[in-house]
Amino acid sequence: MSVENLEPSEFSPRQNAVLEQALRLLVDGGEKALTTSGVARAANCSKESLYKWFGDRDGLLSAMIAYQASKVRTFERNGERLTSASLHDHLVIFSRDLLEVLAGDVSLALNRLAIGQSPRDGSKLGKLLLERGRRQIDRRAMGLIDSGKRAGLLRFNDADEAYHTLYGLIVSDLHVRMLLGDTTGVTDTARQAEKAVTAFLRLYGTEKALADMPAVV
Amino acid sequence: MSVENLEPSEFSPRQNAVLEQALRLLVDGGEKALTTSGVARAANCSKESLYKWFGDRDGLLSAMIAYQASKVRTFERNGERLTSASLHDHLVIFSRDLLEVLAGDVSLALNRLAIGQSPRDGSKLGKLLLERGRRQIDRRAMGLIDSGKRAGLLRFNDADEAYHTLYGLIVSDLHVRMLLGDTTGVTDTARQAEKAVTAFLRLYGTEKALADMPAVV
DNA sequence: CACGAACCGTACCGTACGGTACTTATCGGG
DNA sequence: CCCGATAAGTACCGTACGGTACGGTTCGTG
Repeated sequence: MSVENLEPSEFSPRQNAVLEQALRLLVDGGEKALTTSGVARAANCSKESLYKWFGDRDGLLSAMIAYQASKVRTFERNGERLTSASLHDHLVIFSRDLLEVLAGDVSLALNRLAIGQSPRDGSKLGKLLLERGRRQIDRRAMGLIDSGKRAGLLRFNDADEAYHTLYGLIVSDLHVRMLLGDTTGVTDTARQAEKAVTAFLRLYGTEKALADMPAVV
Repeated sequence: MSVENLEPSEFSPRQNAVLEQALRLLVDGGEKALTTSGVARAANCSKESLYKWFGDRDGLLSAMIAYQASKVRTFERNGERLTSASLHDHLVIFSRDLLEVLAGDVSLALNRLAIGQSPRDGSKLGKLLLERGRRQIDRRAMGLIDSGKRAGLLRFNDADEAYHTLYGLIVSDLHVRMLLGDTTGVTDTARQAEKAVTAFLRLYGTEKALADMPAVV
């Protein structure tokens, strides 16, 4: 949550407050509700300051993404030796965290914004969102499955491919459905996380990891 | 919007031509390029006709989705008895078709449109897109894996869950990445389809289906 | 206290869009 | 040949947005 990154408070506290209000407007009104006048009004600042701080509207959008990414920090894995059970648990926790993040109001709103903007800005916001928002969670997962391999619990050649498989098992089409506004399917994330991890371990787990797994249904 | 009937040429040829031009504008210009004046100009029709035919802008967008969905038809599976090899092949073909559809210009543009619209229209377009665009391909896949089960090649309790697993294995985060404008990852769809099917069969295939499968890497 | 920088609030400008009204032209049927 | 319907083309209106300019106010500093 604090300042762990290279940008020591990329924006001033006042600017952060403005960005917070802008995110709030975006979340409960969509992109169309995110007007420069609206942001200025909601944040009690002048449009002139908005343009001085962020350049133009696109700069404001980029700043919102950067700001939100700076808030979502995922703790680094410690170097403990993984057991079959602890790997399973860490994977389940990761899965639930991932689903929780993707289903979050602000995440969905920003993804919608970037997707809607991508045709006309050359995917600038989209790239920013992928790099700033996903790198953290990607690294966490990669570290986890690498540890699993070193502990002899997982077996794969391409870690990236294994991770993408895990990601697909967890998320399936849920993310796109949520982006489209469909709310069915967010029923039981805990169960879905468990299912995904079970399948992942059946695909990439060694005998050692599968020792205490439940039998195939 | 008139009767929502079962699509025997829902629109007149003239209207289809207009919708075609509208899709074209949307594909290579994004939503912002899709103005009523622009559509009228591109299709050599008057704005008045546009509003008479489609009601308002939202009606035009809905009509575009309906029109595009009516174009994408997927042949029904025939009732042939599945063998291990033919199930595998059908699954691979399905996977490639799915990836091809999702990566299509028009599909991406319409998904972006519906996602951008979803916050302010109550996901009307999103629901339309999911129902009209996905039902066909969902039914095809469900029929396939049901046949696989009846042939003793697949084993599962919940067909829907099995299908979602297959979907996740095939698509992973590729769809969202493409929607965000990321072009990395569309490198080798054939290989990705093969990998997904292999994993799916290892998860849900019976011994009979796995007989001629390659060994675990 | 005085000065200047930062900033708020607001008024303003140009533009572009959604939607409507009106005029003209094409065309099939009596 | 005329008539009504359909639709093209255009002009128009209200609105709302992005961006800019300006007067008034706060506040830190010498």
